Amino acid sequence: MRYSYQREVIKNIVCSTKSHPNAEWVFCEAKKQIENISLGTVYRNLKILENTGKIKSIHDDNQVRYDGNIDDHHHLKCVECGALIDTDIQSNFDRKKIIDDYDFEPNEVKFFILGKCKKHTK
Amino acid sequence: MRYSYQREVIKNIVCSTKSHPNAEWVFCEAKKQIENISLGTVYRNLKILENTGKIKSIHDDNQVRYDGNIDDHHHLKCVECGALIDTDIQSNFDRKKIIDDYDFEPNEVKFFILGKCKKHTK
DNA sequence: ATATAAATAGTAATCATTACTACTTACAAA
DNA sequence: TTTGTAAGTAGTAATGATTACTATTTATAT
Ligand SMILES: [Mn+2]
Ligand SMILES: [Mn+2]
Ligand SMILES: [Zn+2]
Ligand SMILES: [Zn+2]
Repeated sequence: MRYSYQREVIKNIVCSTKSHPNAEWVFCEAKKQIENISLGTVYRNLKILENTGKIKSIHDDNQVRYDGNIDDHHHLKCVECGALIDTDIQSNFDRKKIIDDYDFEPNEVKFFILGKCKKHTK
Repeated sequence: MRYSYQREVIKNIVCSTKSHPNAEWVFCEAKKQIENISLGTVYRNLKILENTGKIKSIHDDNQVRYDGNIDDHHHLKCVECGALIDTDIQSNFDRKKIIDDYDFEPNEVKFFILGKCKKHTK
């Protein structure tokens, strides 16, 4: 993989925020540093960074958001403002029950908890 | 809400399969019964059926799939063939911990278990 | 029967994302 | 150091899922 300044900038943007941004937001931030960067470059590099394990992607409704926190973790999602909040909450499911009851080989659990973040408590 | 034959057909299609189909599949099925039904009609009625609690929607990657099973339940998702399988597996998370640790008011959990369904076991 | 607002078919538009293409650049070898 | 070359980029076109628009049809209340 050849060095690319654009990719470095994109990686730093994603890894220095906890906001789980989408491609458009990353693009806007990147433009502050590289005036003529292309949106296609942002999408391509986000995918490369994901495939090389530098960042993660989160499918949120019909958009993809990116996460610089590559530790195994799940999220709280605020239904009011869309915020995604990192948690260390663990998922514990009965692996044997899944295999026995559903003849299904489980590998990974994805979950998020919907609710309201502190911004919306009066 | 006025009666609509199109809506009845769409509802019956979604409610008589466990495949969690997307709009396109529902459209193709509906055309077998109503030759000139419009894709827009399918999308509009799927939304109406969802809003009136007759069906549920599931955001799967960047597509919406529909579910005639409106009981509270979660899914196993096969990473090989994309199948979604209903389960009665419960999600138990520590509500108090979420409120205390994250100042977040949890309301609902969405989770699915990724893995391989029986079709892919040799 | 008639009026009328809701629903439809058919089509255009939107939004997120991906594909294409001519140009640029990192970097390896001469 | 130049130079060759394939990887990467900018800019733009295309795609796929979904939504919006509009003229026409239809359910249903009077
Ligand atoms: Mn995160
Ligand atoms: Mn289901
Ligand atoms: Zn919030
Ligand atoms: Zn499968």
